[in-house]
Order: sequence, then structure tokens, then C-alpha cells
Amino acid sequence: MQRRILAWFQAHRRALPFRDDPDPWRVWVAEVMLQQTRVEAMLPRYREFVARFPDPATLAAAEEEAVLAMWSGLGYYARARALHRAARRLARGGGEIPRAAAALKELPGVGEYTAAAVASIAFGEAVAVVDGNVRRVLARLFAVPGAPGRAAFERRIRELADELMRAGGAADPGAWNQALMELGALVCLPKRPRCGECPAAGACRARAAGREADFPERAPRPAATVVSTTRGVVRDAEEGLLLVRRRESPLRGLLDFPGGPCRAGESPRRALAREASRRYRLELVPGRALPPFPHQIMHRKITVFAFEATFAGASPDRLPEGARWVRPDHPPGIAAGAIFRKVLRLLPAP
DNA sequence: CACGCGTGGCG
DNA sequence: TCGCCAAGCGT
Repeated sequence: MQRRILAWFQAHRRALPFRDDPDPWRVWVAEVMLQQTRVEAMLPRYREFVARFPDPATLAAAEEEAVLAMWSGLGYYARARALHRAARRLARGGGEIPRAAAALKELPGVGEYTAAAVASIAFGEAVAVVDGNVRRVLARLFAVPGAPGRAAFERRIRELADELMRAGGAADPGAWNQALMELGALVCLPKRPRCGECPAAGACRARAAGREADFPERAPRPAATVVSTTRGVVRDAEEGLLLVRRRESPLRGLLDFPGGPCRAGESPRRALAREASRRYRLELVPGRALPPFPHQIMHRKITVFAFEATFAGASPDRLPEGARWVRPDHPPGIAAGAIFRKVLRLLPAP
């Protein structure tokens, strides 16, 4: 399997500038720029950067402002500051870039991944890289359970990566590491893996089980934030019509009662009056409270406080833009959100 | 182990 | 239009 992956890499690898010339400084700069950044976005900036700062000493001599200027648009500017600090530290110590991953990792901005990448690609050290691509490829090849970030998953991936480096990667550590990452970037894609083009498909346990989309598992979403929102139900005295408005984004265009979110510490009644006035030019006075109920959207736990409400003064002759009256048994074909329907069910029969 | 850090491309 | 990232690191 490893021979097939390496052969595939030789045939399909992209021609990236730091591949033609595995100069340690160029590899280092490239790996830092590639942190959380796409190759296409990084390439032009990379060429400018290494032309302007061809070695650590040149970077060390530059002002931080000039370094950041060369980085502008790439994001994660702490990377540029760390690289600058690292270059200055090297300059004071004699200027040589450490050859071992363990020593590289001591430098600012150089973590487990970058240390292994530079040591293997530039110096041929047999240390395995583990990045997002490697996690995904190995999780599928070996059907590794668990989600990235979880200790058990990370431990197992690390074991597998180390073992593969020992087994078939050590002859050319840089090539093996890049082959695995390139496979993840071009074939073993996060969403729709191109298993038909994969040199390792025959050995892939996820593929054999028809479950390549199930690996790696998705990390559990962060805990839902708890918020409150309000709605006001205004009924026309004569016909029992309900006052509604069209939503702005999100759920733009859908029907809903006037109202909106409570600010921190704000009472629902006050929030209703404020939101109805500010957002919809409806001056409302909250009356009897309907039973509060929960509603969940994605990672938000919303408590909905609905009130019967009346106009602050006389009923306006013309409703503001976006507001209108509808029958309580609103005709089918009118799109309304879930909160609207839940509030509707709380209302007593007219 | 959670979080913040930036940006551009994609469905 | 918008959520979801993509070759991580430091705190």
C-alpha cells in the first residue's frame, strides 16, 4: 500500500516551489504559511516573502512592520510575528536552522506538525507529520473511531503515523509525509472522497465497509448558548385577525409575530416593546403572558416568551412596511417559522 | 482540552 | 447568503 501511495505521489504531486528546492528556510516559511491556509492562497505570498527575506538573517534584520506588510492578507498574523522572533533568536545564536524536529519545536511558532515537516522534508529525519489531511486519510484507511481532538483518536493516529514511517516511509521521510498529505488534499477529500482514483482504496477499511464518509467522526458541536426571545400577539378586536410581520434575515420573508431577542438581564416584556418599536415601528404594550416554551436552532437554546399585546395608542390606520393582518387559521401557502406555529398553538380559540 | 486567531473558496 | 472549513499554534 505504501509503495502504491508513493508511486501515486510521484505521478500526481503538484509542482510547489519548496518541492523543487528543499532548502530548510524555504520549507520552514512554506510550512508556516500553510498552517490553516490553502495552497492557492499561500503561493503568491510565499514567492514574494522568500524573495524579500531569502534567509533567516534577512528576516531577523527586518522591522516587524515590514514583515507584517509582507504577510498582509494571509491572516493569523501571530504566525508572522513568531517566525520573525524565531529568525532573530537564530541570528543571535549563530544563524543555523536546527536539523532535528525536537530542536525545531523549541522555536516560536513551530509546533509538532511544523517541526516534523521541516525535519523530514529538509533534513530527511524519519519523523511522521500529523496534520488534518493525515488524520483524515489514516482514520479512513484504518477505520479509526473517535473524533479529531479527542485523546484516544489522536493517540491512535500518532501510533499509525509512526508505524507507517518506520515501515515504508523511512527511505524518504519527506516524500512519504508529503505523499500522505497530498493524498488527503487531492483524493481523500473531506466530503466526497475520490476513491476511484485512490492508490490505497484496496487497503482502505472504511472503503471496504462502504463507510468512507463516516471517518473521521465529526467533533461534537460546542455546547448550545442559552438565549431568550420574545413575541407579541396582537388581535384585531372585531375579526380576531393576528398582527404579523415578514422576517428579515435569517428566515427572510417568513411570517412571524413581532418581537425579538432579550438583551442580557432585560425583562421579556421590556425586550418585546423595544424590539417591536425599533425593528418594526410597532408601539406595543405587552399584556398577559403565554406559557414560555423552549425552541432549539442549531447550537442555540432559545426560550420563547410570548405575550398578548395591544397597541400603545389607538390602532394605526396603516401598518408599517412589512406588517399585516392574517387570519388565525392562516391559509396554507403562507410560510411561517417554527416559533410562529408554536405560539399559534398556545392561543385560546378566538 | 477549549478557545481565539484571518482569509478566501465552496456547496 | 451563509455555514464550514484548510498543510496549527500558543495560551
